[in-house]
Amino acid sequence: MIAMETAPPTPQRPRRATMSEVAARAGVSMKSVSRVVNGEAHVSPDLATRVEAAIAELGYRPDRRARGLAATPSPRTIGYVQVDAANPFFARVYRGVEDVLQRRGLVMIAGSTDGEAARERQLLETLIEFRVDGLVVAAAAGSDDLVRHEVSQGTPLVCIDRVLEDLPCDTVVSSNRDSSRAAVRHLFDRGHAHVVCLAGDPSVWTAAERLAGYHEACAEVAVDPWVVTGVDTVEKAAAATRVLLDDPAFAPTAIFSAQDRITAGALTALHERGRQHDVALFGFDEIPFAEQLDPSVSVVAQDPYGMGRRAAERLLRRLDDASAPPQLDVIDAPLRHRRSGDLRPS
Amino acid sequence: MIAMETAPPTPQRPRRATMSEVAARAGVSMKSVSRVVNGEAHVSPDLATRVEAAIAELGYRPDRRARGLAATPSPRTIGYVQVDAANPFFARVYRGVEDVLQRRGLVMIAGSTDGEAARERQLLETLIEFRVDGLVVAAAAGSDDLVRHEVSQGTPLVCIDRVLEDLPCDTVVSSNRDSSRAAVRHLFDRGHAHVVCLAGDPSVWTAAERLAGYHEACAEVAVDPWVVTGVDTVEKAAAATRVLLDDPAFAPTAIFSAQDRITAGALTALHERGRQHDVALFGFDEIPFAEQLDPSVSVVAQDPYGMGRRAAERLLRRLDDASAPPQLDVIDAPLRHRRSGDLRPS
DNA sequence: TTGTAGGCGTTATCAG
DNA sequence: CTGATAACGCCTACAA
Repeated sequence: MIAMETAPPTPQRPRRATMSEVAARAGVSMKSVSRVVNGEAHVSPDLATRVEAAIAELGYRPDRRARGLAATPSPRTIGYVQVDAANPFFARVYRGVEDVLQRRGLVMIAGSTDGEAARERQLLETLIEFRVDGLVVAAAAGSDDLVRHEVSQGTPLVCIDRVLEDLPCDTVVSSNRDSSRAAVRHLFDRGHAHVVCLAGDPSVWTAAERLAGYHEACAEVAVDPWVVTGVDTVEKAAAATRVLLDDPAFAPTAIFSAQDRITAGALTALHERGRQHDVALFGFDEIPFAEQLDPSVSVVAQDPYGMGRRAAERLLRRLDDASAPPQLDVIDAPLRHRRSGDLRPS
Repeated sequence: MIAMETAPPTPQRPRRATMSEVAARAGVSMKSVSRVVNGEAHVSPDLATRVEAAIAELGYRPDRRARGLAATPSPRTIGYVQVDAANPFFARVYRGVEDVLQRRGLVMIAGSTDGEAARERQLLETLIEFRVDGLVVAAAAGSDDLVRHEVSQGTPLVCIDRVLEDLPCDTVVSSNRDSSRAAVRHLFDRGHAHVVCLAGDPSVWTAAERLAGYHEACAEVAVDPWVVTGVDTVEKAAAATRVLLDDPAFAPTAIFSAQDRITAGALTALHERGRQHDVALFGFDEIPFAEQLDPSVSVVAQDPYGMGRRAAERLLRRLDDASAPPQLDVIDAPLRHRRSGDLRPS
């Protein structure tokens, strides 16, 4: 009736062609279009051709959201919760997961939480609202209860880089404790008597495990442990190392650095002080240009990419067989020597 | 009739409560539940309370897929296409995008393509099938036509780290050419006469830009350019550098490395040969432990995180106003000296 | 081989 | 303020 209305401000957003439009265009029923789209059998070549033509002309793309609603089983979607996609370690875990899932045609919906409990819970709930078919949780911290609840509900879920006690779900971790013990033991075996451990916040599962490994090594050689905890940034690590080096009361002959960021800080401090030959370092993950650095460095080399792949494989298995027994995968992190290793305590 | 059937192999997958179940539980209509869930006005406190109780008891979570189908505007979803989530540069771009979108409550569906055209196209089509409300494409290569088509259709889309010629869409890039020119110019200004450029595959947009910057600098000082192209891996960079160092016929006094991976390889080769004071290096992105390394290093410091943020902001703007004019953002990449810079050509 | 009816879970419309 | 009823786009059933 009223024609005075201003035209809507250009719809702009292209409304994609729908299946019924394709059906009309091709002069067939929706079901026939559906059959062609999904490559079902029992479709006459003639009809198929007409439908395909209509699809091409209209630029039709099926709507996965609708498909997911109606179809069973739905096109699979996986939720991924991680601390920080830019952290080199987790970035590789992510790629491991992604590579396995992508090959199977699964789509990932991911998010970083920076370890903030609120964001972690928020993300988890969002993923649930998307009705993801499975969840991969890398180093979650503030949403234990939610995770436990989901697992108890039967949601396929794999934990990475962290063990949730008393929770029967697939879990993939590194050999944190054993590798740490081996690394520290290596230092002791080389004659060092004063091996200080720079550790992170023990409330973080991996940090606690690595610290435990250090203690085990000390116990093996009957040496009193010497630990600096709460070292969770590069800056703190550098500061702590400076104190250790500057105060004659300390004088460590070797340092066990329990995390790559700690290692970065410790290396910086060592270099500042020109202490290049009286300390050996241990770290996790790779040390860039380690070969070019003094002092000698031995690295517990984790395999984040492999961990991610393994996690994805576990998840796929569970999607196929929800009753499969939960499995704990401990991925071996071997000790690698990035220098000759001939340094002796000074 | 027939009761001999074996029980289905345990449904396992938890069937979430639906809105109508909540409605029944609370003794209200679906619409009322919907109102409460979406925090709409005009709901009596009494009814709201009953509904909330029912929601809690049943552990109800709305289904975003269904919501997306029925609602307008739909809960927003963004598709993200990148080359490699584990590449430190792109990982930071990703975080930049994610941080901005997450704060606005938007969800990202992302995927890595490793630069493979087929996977890139596949991913793009999948994202379209999910009816994402916008697209962020970081360094796409093999799907130009698809991207162009989407843009022409009016799909909000932002390109990162690459310019698609003649395509009017928001684009965010670094000052590749100008920064390269400045970096090379810096070397010339310091007295170097033989500055070799280790460049990647010029078919990659950024590589071509940086190479162009090198050429501009050469032209400015009237020096013949000296370029090694196709250096696209750490290994190739190391090999190329070894050749340059070992063959007396070459003898560069400075190297311009146009990419961080190239830099890694070049640094390795330099260290191997013990050439610590006769070469200066340029690279992109940060160089770990650069201060501790010989030789002197000057870095064109890109800001991938900032690029990601900017891209996300552009996308948000376009979602609000589809008619906004396409914008090209060139993020400045300043030249930083990681050593004293006092090295002179030997 | 093809088509019709019904439903997936939610929101929009328009009555009470 | 509240609630039927019709979409949304697709798929599963069950005919024809």
